[in-house]
Amino acid sequence: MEHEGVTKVKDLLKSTDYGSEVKVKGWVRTKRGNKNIAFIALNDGSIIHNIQIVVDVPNFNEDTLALITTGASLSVSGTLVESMGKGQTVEIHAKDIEVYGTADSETYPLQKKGHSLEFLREIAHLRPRTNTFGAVLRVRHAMSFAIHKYFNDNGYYYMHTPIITASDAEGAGEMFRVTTLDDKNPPLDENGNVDYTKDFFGKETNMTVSGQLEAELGATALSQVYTFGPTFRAENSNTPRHLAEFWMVEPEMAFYDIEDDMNTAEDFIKYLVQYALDNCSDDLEFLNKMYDTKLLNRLKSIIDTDFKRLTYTEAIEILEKSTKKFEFPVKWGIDLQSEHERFLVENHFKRPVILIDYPKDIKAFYMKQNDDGKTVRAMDVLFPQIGEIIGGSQREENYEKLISRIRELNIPEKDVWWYLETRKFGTVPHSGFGLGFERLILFVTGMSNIRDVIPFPRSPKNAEF
RNA sequence: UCCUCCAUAGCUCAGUUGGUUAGAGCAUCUGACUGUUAAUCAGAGGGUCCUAGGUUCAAGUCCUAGUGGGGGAGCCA
Repeated sequence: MEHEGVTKVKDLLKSTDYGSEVKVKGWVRTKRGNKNIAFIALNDGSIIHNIQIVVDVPNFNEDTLALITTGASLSVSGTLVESMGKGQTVEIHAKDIEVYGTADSETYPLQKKGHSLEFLREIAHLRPRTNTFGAVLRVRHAMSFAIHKYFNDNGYYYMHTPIITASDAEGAGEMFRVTTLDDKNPPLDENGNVDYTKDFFGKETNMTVSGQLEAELGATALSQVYTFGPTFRAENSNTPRHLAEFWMVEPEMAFYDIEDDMNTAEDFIKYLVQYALDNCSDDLEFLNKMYDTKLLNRLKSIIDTDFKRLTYTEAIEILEKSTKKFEFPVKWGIDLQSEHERFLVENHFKRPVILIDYPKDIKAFYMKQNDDGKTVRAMDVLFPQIGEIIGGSQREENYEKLISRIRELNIPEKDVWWYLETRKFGTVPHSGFGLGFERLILFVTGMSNIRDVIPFPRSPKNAEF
C-alpha cells in the first residue's frame, strides 16, 4: 500500500519509469556539490542503498538548502531520471524539497565516515541510521519472519508462553525477580524473611528463562507448537555471546524422537540461512564486504553440508586421541568447554556438529533417559565461530522415570505438578529444542558481538535506552 | 565473576628515557569548483589527556583505587 504517494527507495532504485514524477521521504546521508548543483544521498531504511537527489541550486532557496545536512529528514518531490553520473542508474531531479527536521552538523554524532561498533553502542538510539545497523535490523526482521513462516508452513502453532513465572524448575540460570513489594520496607514473616504471600502474585515470581515447559503443555494438545519470545537471564555474563535479555525460539513436537528432533533442527536452520541468502542479498553483501569476507561462502556452505552427528562418548574419544593440548582436560562426564567444541567443529570435522547422548548429570531433569542409565537423549548443535546455537532433547515421557529424576535433583514437586500431569494423562514421546535468536543473527550477519545484533542490548551494567 | 589489554579533539588514533605552547587524519565552519560518489582543493576553530588520590622540582606519560570499554574464560542460548 502506498502512503501519500511516497515511493520507497528500494522500489525507486529498481524502477526504469524515467520521466515519472515521484516523491520520496527519508534521512540525508551526505550532501555534496557547489553553488550550481548539489547531490543528496537519501536513505529511508527500505534498502541499504541510497537514492541520489540532484538539486539545481539556483532553483532553490539558499536557506532551505543550508538546512540539508547529514541526518536531516526530508520529503523530496521530483522527476525520476536516468543518472548521468557513475555509481547509480537512477536518481531524482528535485523539484520540491521539504525539510522535516534538521540535524545540527556540529552536534549530530553520525558522520559520513565509518564509526567503531563500540562507539555506536553508546548511541544505540541513532545507530539504526547507519548502513551496518540498517542491514542487521533488516536481516533480523527477515529471520523473524522466516521463523514464523517455516513453522506455519510445517503445521506448527505459535504459542505465547508466560514472561512472568513462579517456577524455578528449569534451572537454566539466575533469574530476575518480579515484585511489587516495597523494596525498603518489605513485609516480613515470623522468621524475619520476606513474606511473598503479600506480594502481587502471592508467591515469589521471576522473569522467564525458558518457555519450554509450557510449550510442552501445548505440544501435548496441538502436536507441534513453537514459542518465540523474550527470555531473561540474570547471569553476570560479560561476553560477546551473552545478553541478559534475548529472544529464543523453542519448538516442541509430540511424537518426535531424538532423530526427528535432529532432522528438524538441521532442516530449520538450513531453511533460515537459505531464506537470508534469498531475501537479504544486498545487506549480506555489505556485511560480507565490510566485516567478514568469508560470510557468504560460509552461509552457502552450511546449506550444502550434512551436519556431522555423533555421540558425546564418541566426541570424548576424538578429543582424547587428539594431540592438541586443552586447557581443560578431557574426561568422560565433563561438560564440554568452548575449546573442545571449537576443536570438533573448526578443526576436526570442519562443519556443523550435532552431539547427542550426553551424561545425564550435566543435563536438565526433563531429558529422556537412555537405557544405559548414564546418558540422556540431549542434542546440541554446534556451529563454527559461535558454538552452541541449538540445544534440545527428547523429553522424558515416562512418569516414573521423570519423577524419580525430579526427586534425585530435589526439585520441589509442588512447582511442577502441572508438568508431571502431562505424563500422567495421555503422555506421548516428544522432543524439542531451543534456538538462541541473537546467536542465529550473529551467524547470519557475520557480526562478532551479540550486542550489535539486537537493537537495544541489555547486559550487566547496561540498560540504557 | 576471573585473566588481560585499553581510556588523549565530535570520531579514529599518535604522543620517545617524566621536561617549553599536547599533534595527525577524518568530521565541523569559511572560501573555491557546473555531475559529485566516504567528492576534491585552500584556510580556520576545536582539549578538565576518564575520575579520585599519590610519587616528583615537574605527570598525558610513573604508582594505587574506582568507573567505563575491548578480547579471552566461566555460566549459558
